Amino acid sequence: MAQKDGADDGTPRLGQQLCFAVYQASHAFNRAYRPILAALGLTYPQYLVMLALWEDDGPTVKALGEKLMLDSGTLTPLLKRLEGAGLIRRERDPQDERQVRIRLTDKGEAMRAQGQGVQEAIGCALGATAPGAEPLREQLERVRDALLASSRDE
Amino acid sequence: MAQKDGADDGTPRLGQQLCFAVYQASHAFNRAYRPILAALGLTYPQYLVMLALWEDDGPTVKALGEKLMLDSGTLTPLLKRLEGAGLIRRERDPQDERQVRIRLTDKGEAMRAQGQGVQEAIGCALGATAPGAEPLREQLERVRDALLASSRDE
DNA sequence: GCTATTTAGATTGTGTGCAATTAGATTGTC
DNA sequence: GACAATCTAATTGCACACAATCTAAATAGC
Repeated sequence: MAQKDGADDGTPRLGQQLCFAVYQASHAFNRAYRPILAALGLTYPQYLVMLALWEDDGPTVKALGEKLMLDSGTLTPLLKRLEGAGLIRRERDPQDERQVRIRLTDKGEAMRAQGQGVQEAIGCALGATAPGAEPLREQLERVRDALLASSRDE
Repeated sequence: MAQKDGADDGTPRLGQQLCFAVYQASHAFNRAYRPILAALGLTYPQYLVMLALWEDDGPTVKALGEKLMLDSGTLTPLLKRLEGAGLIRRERDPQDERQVRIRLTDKGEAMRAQGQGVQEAIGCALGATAPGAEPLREQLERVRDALLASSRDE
């Protein structure tokens, strides 16, 4: 019984798998971010786009997609919602009209300060005795344990 | 400036955050599982449900939702698709007709053997030189680094 | 100059995920 | 028994996420 995720009958065990732990941790993060970002009117992927733009304004959709590992089918509607919210502009590159460049509006730039507050809020949610933080901490422990276990038998 | 994810100007950096690493790793796992599970006609959450049923057949929707941390709004359509595929049955509990019990059909039970193959395939994809495995391994390393970094300054 | 290929985004269809609401059943109290 | 409070699942609406496909623009090859 030195196996890490095989039950005695050979059926894979649910709770001990790295992928499941990561999957759950991702949801737990999302749930932790959601109420904080709701105050800004953003979802987590939208917040990631804003972070990327605060770091480097004016990328093409393709560059943004590579940074965030998202394809145009996901980004196009997401960016249109951000444009609808007045946070970004989408403008065709005159040099190469296949490309669409994404730029922050003044409103989007002004949100940068609030974005820093989000990081602090999440830090608090992770570290302290915030309500609802326990599931996230638990999931992260599971991820760590599964990562350590998986790196042991490689 | 011993801070772990604050850039010099205070804007949070994208690449160094635990939440982003977990988010990316979750997608990377999904991409790794997708082609393998496609052979069974399952998505990853559907596979999780099958795993849960192979471990314990006949739970209510609520029990299943607690195990997988999903609510009925997610599970109900997912379970209907599994029912449409002939892998499970959904039947009202005669004792308490509010509850719906989920049971494997013979076809669903017969898939158990193939489910074990999935675990092995993912193990290979993680460990070896499988095509497309590198992004997943990279992401997991990032998660590990971020986890270690975050546990250092607590 | 002109067609063929490549590239960048947009579109469409399927499948999660979750908040909010609804419908029906059960339990507790009178 | 009647009835309100509670509980469970289903339903609805919105927002990702990705595969497959389409359109338009740019480039390569002739």
